[in-house]
Amino acid sequence: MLKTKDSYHHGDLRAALLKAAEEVLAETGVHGFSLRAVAKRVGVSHSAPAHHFGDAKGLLDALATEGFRRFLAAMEARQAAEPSGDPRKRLHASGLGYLDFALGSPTLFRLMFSDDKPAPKSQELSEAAKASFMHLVEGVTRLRGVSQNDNASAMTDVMAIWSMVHGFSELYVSGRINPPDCEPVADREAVFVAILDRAIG
Amino acid sequence: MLKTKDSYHHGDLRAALLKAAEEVLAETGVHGFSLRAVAKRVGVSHSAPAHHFGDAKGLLDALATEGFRRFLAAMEARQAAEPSGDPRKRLHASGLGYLDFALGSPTLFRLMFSDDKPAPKSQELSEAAKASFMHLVEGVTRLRGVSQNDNASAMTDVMAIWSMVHGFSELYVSGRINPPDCEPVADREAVFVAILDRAIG
DNA sequence: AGATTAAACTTGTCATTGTCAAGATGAATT
DNA sequence: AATTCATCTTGACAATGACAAGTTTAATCT
Repeated sequence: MLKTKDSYHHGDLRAALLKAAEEVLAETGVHGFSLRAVAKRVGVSHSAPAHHFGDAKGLLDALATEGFRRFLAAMEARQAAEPSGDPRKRLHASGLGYLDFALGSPTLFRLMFSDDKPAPKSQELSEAAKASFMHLVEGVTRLRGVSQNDNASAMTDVMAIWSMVHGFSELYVSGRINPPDCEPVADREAVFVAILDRAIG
Repeated sequence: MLKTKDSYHHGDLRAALLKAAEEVLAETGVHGFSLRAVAKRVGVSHSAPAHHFGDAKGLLDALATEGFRRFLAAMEARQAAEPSGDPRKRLHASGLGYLDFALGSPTLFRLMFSDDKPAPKSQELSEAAKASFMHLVEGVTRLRGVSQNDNASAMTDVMAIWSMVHGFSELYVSGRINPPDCEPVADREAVFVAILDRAIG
């Protein structure tokens, strides 16, 4: 069912709205975001979004959901590009994927973490968020080995690593920290991995 | 010049508006925040805030500025409560102050970090933010000693520690991580310090 | 003290926005 | 071919941010 232009029914309005919403978000920031601007960009009436997303929060939640899926994909993609099976290097890769996503879609990244952890009742968002979290847990488990009794210690590892990766991403995205800049990308990643290694221990 | 009730001139409207703004923010969240609600709470006309803060962003910036000052004060307060002069323990104290503030004023904390690093042109906000950042830098310097040549290494320390503390605070405030809960406060802080020590190295 | 100036606050207005209700359109099903 | 139903539109309303113009009080100056 392709997008039939000029027809009353759009064909894939939901996806088009999500795409437009992300663009508007990236251009104007969260505060300048408006449902009507999104609708106008797609070329539909101002009330069209309501049918697919309910209200404004519904649209942003859907966008965040898609964000978490791409977020997970970014971490997996980096891991797939890591040939060795070394658990530590795989964890580095995940962290770099985390950072990739944050730098590539900064406003979306912020949107995703701008609210409290989603309640289980908003299933899709909640599950997408949890899936990306689980990716990290698995990475740590693979590194430390599954030890049934010191579950608390494993959780501490997860918290340390997640905090480090997330904090760095947040602060970097907002322009608050800046690794010294010679050979930007390589340098940034080297610093990041060095820092991440501290959290891993 | 005290607040003269029932008079045309409020006396200290600016402070009253900031206080009300923080309350509204805490109650309704950022999205539900409105200038008019703040004005109504204080009992002034809907346009009164404009005179003191220009527009909505002006009020929120002023609130963030006050937030950064209290943020710094929270870190200093914890340090003052740390009797030993041990640089590491002082850094722990700063980190705990960071967390104290985030947990005590979660919405304000988020507001402060919801934007990009403030441009130098918004002087007050920019300076307040920088001052709290400098507190951290000093803490690290005190721990590592001032070494003129390996400035880069010192910066890496700062980034690691700030990332860890900030990431933990963000994730904790949003309900995404939760240290195992027996004897809540003490336990949380123990975990936090243990994690922070990884970043310090 | 009295007049003048400036600051603090109010009232009124406008365009924009989110949300809702009711209607129009066309695709799918029977 | 008729009906059903999701999809989209039109129209309306209250709330909001911003601006302009007016009103009241404080401060300053002579």
